[in-house]
Amino acid sequence: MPLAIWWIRRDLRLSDNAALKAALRDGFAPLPLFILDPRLLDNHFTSPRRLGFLFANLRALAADLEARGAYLLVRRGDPLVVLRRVLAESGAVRIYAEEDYTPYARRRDARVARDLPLVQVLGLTVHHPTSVRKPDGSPYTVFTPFSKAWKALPLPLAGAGTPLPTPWPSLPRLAGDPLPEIPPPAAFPAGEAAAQARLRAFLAAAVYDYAEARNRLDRDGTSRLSPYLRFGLLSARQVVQAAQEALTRAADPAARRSVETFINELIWREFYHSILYHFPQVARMAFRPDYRDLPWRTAPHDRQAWQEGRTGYPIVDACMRQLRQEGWMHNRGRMIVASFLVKDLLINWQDGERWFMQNLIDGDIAANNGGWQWVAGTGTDAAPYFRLFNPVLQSRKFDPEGHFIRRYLPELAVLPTEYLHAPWQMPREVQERFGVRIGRDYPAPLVDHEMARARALAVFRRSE
DNA sequence: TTTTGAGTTGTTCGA
DNA sequence: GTCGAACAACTCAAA
Repeated sequence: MPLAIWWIRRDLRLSDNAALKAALRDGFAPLPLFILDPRLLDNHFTSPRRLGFLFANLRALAADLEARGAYLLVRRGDPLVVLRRVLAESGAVRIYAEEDYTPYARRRDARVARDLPLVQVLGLTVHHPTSVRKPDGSPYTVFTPFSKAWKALPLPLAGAGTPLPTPWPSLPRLAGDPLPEIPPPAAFPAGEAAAQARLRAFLAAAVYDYAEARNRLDRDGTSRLSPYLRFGLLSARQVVQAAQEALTRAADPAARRSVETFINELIWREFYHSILYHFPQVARMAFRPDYRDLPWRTAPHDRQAWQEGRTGYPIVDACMRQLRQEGWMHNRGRMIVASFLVKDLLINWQDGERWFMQNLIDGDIAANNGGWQWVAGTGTDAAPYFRLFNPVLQSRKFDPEGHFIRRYLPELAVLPTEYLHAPWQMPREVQERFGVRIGRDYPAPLVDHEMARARALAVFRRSE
């Protein structure tokens, strides 16, 4: 049986793997290879925690492969050099990989494809960025029409294609490089089975209350699937297909709406991958040209206080500490802290984008960039005028009893709920009574929101 | 070409 | 406490 390299990048799964299926369909024995690319291990977006999650999942994939009589070859180095060498050592005659749309991935793959027999297949997203287009062929830049066109396309079936061979065809045993030892994150168990279990658990119950519960910081109402989608422990179409099956089991219109809301979130993911594909410059600058030169504040101390969760706004600080502790942040929290950095502190959204990438287990260039530009109002949104979150209102609305704040800010846990969202409003004697003195036991607010709101509106209005 | 309707997730104000 | 309008008039997509 002829041999082909199955070049694994962000598709760490055996089920519904388009690259693996294509290699088998074409009659090849797939040699699984993961390349530790120095440029991905060390750049300004690198996150040790995300690498820890990646390596844990690579170990899980290696175990799954060994259970099938195969193994995972890990090599460190420049992808083109590694691939050329593994082709020579193994006698493989082709390379199969799932297509990736970040600017770096596209440069890398184009370079490889010039010299080596690389076959790229669709798999990162359900539909290719060039498949979802306006009638005139140009890409959408507004979500709602994009989502309508996306939904109008037929959904490819995740179960379709070649089944996995048992046992795996025999492979030449090549020597690999070791995976770096980084402790894996506790909150997200590694491996394809864990990812499938998480998906099943979510679709069995929580998805039917998703529309409302997903906004609550104090509840476990989100899917928590983002790290698994980030590294392809699940394929996007497996998740969409499973969600559509859940849709048929919805008991009432509210439950239906919830499942549809969840599917919409998956389409947002596709939308931002499409934006990055068609407008790669968004990775370096604002999507909207008129917002590329805003008068951002250079405020290293404010920025550091934001990073460390010391802004004096409990909801912001609790979210930022959740990020540092767990490598993950609730979606509502991401919007709140992003709005605070960009609008209240007037600090460049790209600083926040980088901090998120350096800390998020699920950090993905397309989705992270899209989210930041959406909050900043510099992105693909046609009507961003007054998108400016009030941190106290958001706090009262989405953490009404303060359970979330108390969990991540133990120094405030003793406070009655009425003071928890805006503790600087406590009279001095109340501060003394609870032992929480503003400015000593907990920071005073970094900025006054009313002042900051007026300042941000003026700045964003001026630069049109 | 022109026109029209609509745009993830908000906030404030006043009735 | 709730609700609708105003915010300020932009940009995109589609008819």
